[in-house]
Amino acid sequence: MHDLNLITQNAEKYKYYLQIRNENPKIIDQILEINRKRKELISTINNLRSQKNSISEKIGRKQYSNEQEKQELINESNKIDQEIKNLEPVLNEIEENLKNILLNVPNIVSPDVPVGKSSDENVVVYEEGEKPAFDFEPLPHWEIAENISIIDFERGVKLSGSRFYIMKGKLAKLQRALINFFLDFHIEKHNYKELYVPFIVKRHCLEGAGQLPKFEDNLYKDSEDDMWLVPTAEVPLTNIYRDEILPADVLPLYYVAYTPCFRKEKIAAGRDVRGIKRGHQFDKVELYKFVLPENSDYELEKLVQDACDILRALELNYRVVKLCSGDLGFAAAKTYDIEVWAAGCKEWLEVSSCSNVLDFQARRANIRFKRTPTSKPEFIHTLNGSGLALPRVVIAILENYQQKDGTIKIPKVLQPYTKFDKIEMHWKY
RNA sequence: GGAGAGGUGGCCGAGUGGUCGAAGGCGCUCGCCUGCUAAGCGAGAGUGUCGCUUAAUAGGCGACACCACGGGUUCGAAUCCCGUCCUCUCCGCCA
Repeated sequence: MHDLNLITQNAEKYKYYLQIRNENPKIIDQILEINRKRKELISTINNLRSQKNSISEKIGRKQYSNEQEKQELINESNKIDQEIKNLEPVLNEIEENLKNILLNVPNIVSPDVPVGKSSDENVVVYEEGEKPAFDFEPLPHWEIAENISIIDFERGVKLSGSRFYIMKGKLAKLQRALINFFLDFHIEKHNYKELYVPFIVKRHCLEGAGQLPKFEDNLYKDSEDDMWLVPTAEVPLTNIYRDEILPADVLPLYYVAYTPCFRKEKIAAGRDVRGIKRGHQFDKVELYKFVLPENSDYELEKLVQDACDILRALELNYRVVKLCSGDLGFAAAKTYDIEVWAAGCKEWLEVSSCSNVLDFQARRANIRFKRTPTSKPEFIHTLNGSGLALPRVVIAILENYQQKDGTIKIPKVLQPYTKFDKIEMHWKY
């Protein structure tokens, strides 16, 4: 969500941001026009209310000489009231309309984001680690999983339809170990505080984080109670301090939370259907920061490194990609994707997306801070990044650590968590 | 799920129709004061919107709105009525 005054004063800039995001800039003109009408109406209504208030005050102070005079005052007040009652619904409609439009305007674009149409124009910032060497042809994870019977795709579908699967035995434990490893790592090495948050939230949380109203299609919900399954922990995390004013000296705040994530993936229909690359349900450890505006750029760089550290520890080959303007998410002003090499399917898999959201979510969720106890509240800056998304890290481990005999080696740092050093042939039943 | 109580400023808490944006206390900010600290004394502090002023989204002035949220009664509502949400206590059920 944007500051109307900023849009008014920088209309051309906002149009440019929309344009390089492949969105229609005309909406800005619409906003300006509606806002003009809105201000006019507010002035009119405020004047009427002011008149009415002064009449009430006169009556309250008994500033009339007889009953007839009092009655005249009441009549006048009623007349003004009628005018107000005629104008109020008009104003309400305008404000609602304006809010709806504003909720659909994406964030601005940071100056150092490359301008581009699509993901083809994203920029690889750097690559680290070595691609593993094999003296055999490495298999994609769905074949490995089939061979040693660690994922049951058919029965997953039987339970819940396409894009659902069952992980078995040591694979399930590997994922569980990764979750604990990620959490501990960020808590101990990077000073994040762990939070366990609700996986089901109210509508306003999704509005605050930017998923609604635009991306309703991608969300699972219980419409009866207006409860929504989180598509990412970013949603509850964004809203922890909704409608609060934080003292500046508690900043920056770093939080890490594990949640499952639920997504309908209608937008990605037909893509990544093989294996566990894109399920309707997946696990993720999310990093989230509340920071001072002047530090958010630096905090993003640090956030990316925090996520990358995990991949280094797992000894996986990865690269960092800076998204171009056309590929940026709705709420993000700047985003780095971290992609890990999967030797079997021979693809770079996105395991993390780290974004500086600036004050975009803070405005929507009304999260502010005060520099000193007496200074004016300002909107805080928020950042989010996966640290990391589970299934794709599992894929990378399966494919990059696969052995000639079909077993999977477990990365050293994980062994204290898994308590085994390889995954071998599993049971059928 | 049933019964009862309640939701007031950063916190506690008074306020049941008019000058209440809201007493008092704590905390906070600024100043004074006593070697320092604590204590004491004085003053000041809510949030948002609209307008005027301004180079200013700094400051100043004015108006309007806000005492959980939404509606209603009334010339006038924190105060009365209705609905919703939430919290607490007791009962029931339950991992």
